[in-house]
This record gives sequence, structure tokens and C-alpha cells, in this order.
Amino acid sequence: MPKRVDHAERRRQIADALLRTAATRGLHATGMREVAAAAGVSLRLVQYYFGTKEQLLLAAMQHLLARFGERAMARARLGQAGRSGGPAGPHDIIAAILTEALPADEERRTFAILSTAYLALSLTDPALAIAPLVKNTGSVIDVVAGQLRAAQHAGDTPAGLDPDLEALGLLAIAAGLSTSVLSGNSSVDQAQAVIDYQLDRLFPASR
Amino acid sequence: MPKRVDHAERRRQIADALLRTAATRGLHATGMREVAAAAGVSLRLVQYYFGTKEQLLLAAMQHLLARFGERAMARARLGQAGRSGGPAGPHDIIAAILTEALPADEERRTFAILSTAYLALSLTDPALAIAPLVKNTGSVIDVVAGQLRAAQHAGDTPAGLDPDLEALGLLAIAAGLSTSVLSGNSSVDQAQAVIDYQLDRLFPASR
DNA sequence: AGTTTGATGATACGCTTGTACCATAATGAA
DNA sequence: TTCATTATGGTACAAGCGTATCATCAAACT
Repeated sequence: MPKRVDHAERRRQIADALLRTAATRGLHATGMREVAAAAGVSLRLVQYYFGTKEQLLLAAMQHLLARFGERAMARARLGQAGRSGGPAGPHDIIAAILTEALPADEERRTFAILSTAYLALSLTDPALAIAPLVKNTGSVIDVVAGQLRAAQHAGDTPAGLDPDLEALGLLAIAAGLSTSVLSGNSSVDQAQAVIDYQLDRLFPASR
Repeated sequence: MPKRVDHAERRRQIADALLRTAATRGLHATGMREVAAAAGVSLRLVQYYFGTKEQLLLAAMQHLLARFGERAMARARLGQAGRSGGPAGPHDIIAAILTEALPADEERRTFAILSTAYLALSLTDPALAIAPLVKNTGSVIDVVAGQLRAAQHAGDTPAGLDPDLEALGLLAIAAGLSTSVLSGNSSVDQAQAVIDYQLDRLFPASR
């Protein structure tokens, strides 16, 4: 048998190149040749590791979402470390998720742009319809709702509100603010203020 | 001079065809030939009335936004007529705008899909960067903020809150819920419930 | 009545796209 | 060493795109 190479690493490298290029040139306008050039490999290699463009798009999106999850978790740990000694609480976790969705630095801006582009594509392209983005968003909603329930049991949050509805609302706000910042209709600070305001409403004690 | 034809009408007809096609096939994937076929005219005519594709896109988007504004105003009048005799108040106007942004029927769904697609395009395509969508969204925010201010002066809304920040938050929620419904992460009823909840928070008396 | 000019049709061109195909260097097992 | 298989490169192809060009029909003004 011939030369063995780390396929996972190569796929990650190429997927990264796709994300990098698509963030500036647009997801739909990014061709396989461009990805190959950005990754420093030949067009043939992109085909070899991903076959079709659709599979490349799907893999790249899963990669993007995975990185988002990691950053959100890291941010939750960071937010918790700054105040208490115990594990990250509901408020920290939810705040971390919402803040991570805001395009405040280049990495998050890239995520926001690509999420929007991918959503737009998946709305009309039947091949992307069973999108990883939708599934991922759904599980994030579940996480937030779960944290809200935990906070309710702990008495940190009003018992009257509906955790699922509040979770949906929070993520909708985060998504909406993200596009608002992206399109220049609001500043990052304004968006953060709206998030803080809604969090204060849900966690009255943490003020 | 030769046959005179209503240019505005023709342009509207072609722009409508673009919107209709792009709502199902995707904005980026809709070509000029497809638009021509959908409008029942020749490719040459599309070129004649719009010149380049970019101008067609811009004109179609302005048309889409204009129709959205008209529907929102009609909805505001409708909401007001059901309850009082006077002119539509701040609550009715804001509720109408937020509800109109929700993809509850085919027309609003088309609007939501195309807004998303156009936003995604304008984020990376420098030619669409000075987008009518951004400008329009900004003026809608101003309208909402103005209505909130009026409600504050009338005592219908807590005096403590920041009208601009609340307007930004409301439209972010509407936009976020719209994408949430589009991607199947929530039902229209859930989204409407979130909107009603936020409106009740701002207009305690109208409950 | 004629002619100028706006409105429309048909078609060709250059470019880019995704994909497929053919070739070959390199390497672990026999 | 030989061989079979993985990994890689180069290139060709058909289709689609936006745009430009050439040609024609029809009506309003002189």
C-alpha cells in the first residue's frame, strides 16, 4: 500500500480554505478552483477529498458549526472564571452563546456572514435543505431552554416564563442582532446592550 | 416617434418575475434567461429595461421593499379598525410591522426568503453593498422608535426605556424569528407568541 | 407619406463553472 | 524486487452565465 496521509487533517485544511474564501467572496461565488488555490492544493485534490461541491459545502459548514460550539464553550468557562469558583452557571452559559453569535471580531464576523450565506442557500437549494445549520440551531435552543429550566429550579429566574419560548426568543434576538450589526444598522455595543437588557430581564438577581 | 409603452409597468412585470423565480430557485441561481421566460418576454427585453443584472437586482429589491411597506401600512390600518375609531396608534403600527415580517403566508414567506438571500449577497458582493435593504431597515427602525417615543409621551409605555434600543431589539427579534420559522426551528404560532410577549412588556396597558 | 426613433427579436461570444478522465509518483506488503 | 494501491497532477468537456451585436417591426411627428 502507498503513502498514507492524514485525511482528516487535509479535509480540515481544505474546508478552512473554503470558509476563508467564502467569507470575503461569497459562498455561492466561491468555486472549487478558488478553494484549491487558497488551500495551496490542486483542484484534483479538492475533488479527491470531497467529491462534489455539495459535500464540500456540507463538510465545511459542519466544521464551522463545530468551531462555533467550541468557542462558545470556551467563552462560557471564561465568563464563569471571572466571577465564581464553581462550574459555569445558566446565566454564564446563555450569555456566552448569545455573545459568541455577535460579529464583534473577525472570527465571529466570518461565522455570522457564512451562517447567513448558508441559510440563504439552504432555503432554496433542495440539496442543502436537510441542513446541519438547522439541526445545530435546534440543539442550541435546547441547551438554552435546559439552562433556563435549571435556573428556574434554582430560583434564579422567574417561575412564570416558558423556557422553550424564552430560549427561542433569545436566539432570535441574537440572530437578528447579528444581521443588524453585519448590515451596519447597529453597532456591536448597541447589540450587546440589547442582549444585556434581555438577560437582566430573565436573571433579575445577577444585576 | 414609435410605439410608446408603459416602461414602469413593464419594469414592474419583469421585476415581479425575478422575485417569483428567485423565491423558489434562489436569488443567485436565477439567471436573466429564466427571468425573461417567467415574465413571458425575450431575454433582450430584460436587458433593454434593466441593462445589467445588478441593476435588475437592485430594482427588484426596491420593488419588494415597497410592497412590504404597503402591506405593513395596510395591516396597521386593519389592526386599528378592529378596535378603535381613531388613527392607528403606536401599538398597532409596531405590531403590524413585526407581524408583517413573519413568514405566515406565501407572500410574506417570499419576502422573508428574498430578504435573507439579498442580505447574504450584499454582505460579500461589493456592487450590492450600498443596499436598499439596509437603508430601508434603518428607516423602519426609525419609525418604530418614533412610535415608541409617542407612546411614552402618551404614557402608554414605561418612561424608563430607551426607544432606539427597544426599536432595534424589536426588529432584531422579528428578523430572527423570521429566519427561525423559515428554517423550521419554530412554528409561526411560537414566533407570534414571542412577539406578543415582547409587545406586552412594552405596552402593559394594552393587555 | 415618409422618416426618424423607440421597442423588440434572434443569435453569437467569451468566460467560468462543476465534473470526469487519463496519467503518474510514491509506498507498504509479497 | 515487484506489485498493487493510495495520493496527486494536468487537462478536457459540456453547460450555463452575462453581455454585446446585428437586424427588424411599428408608430408618432414633420
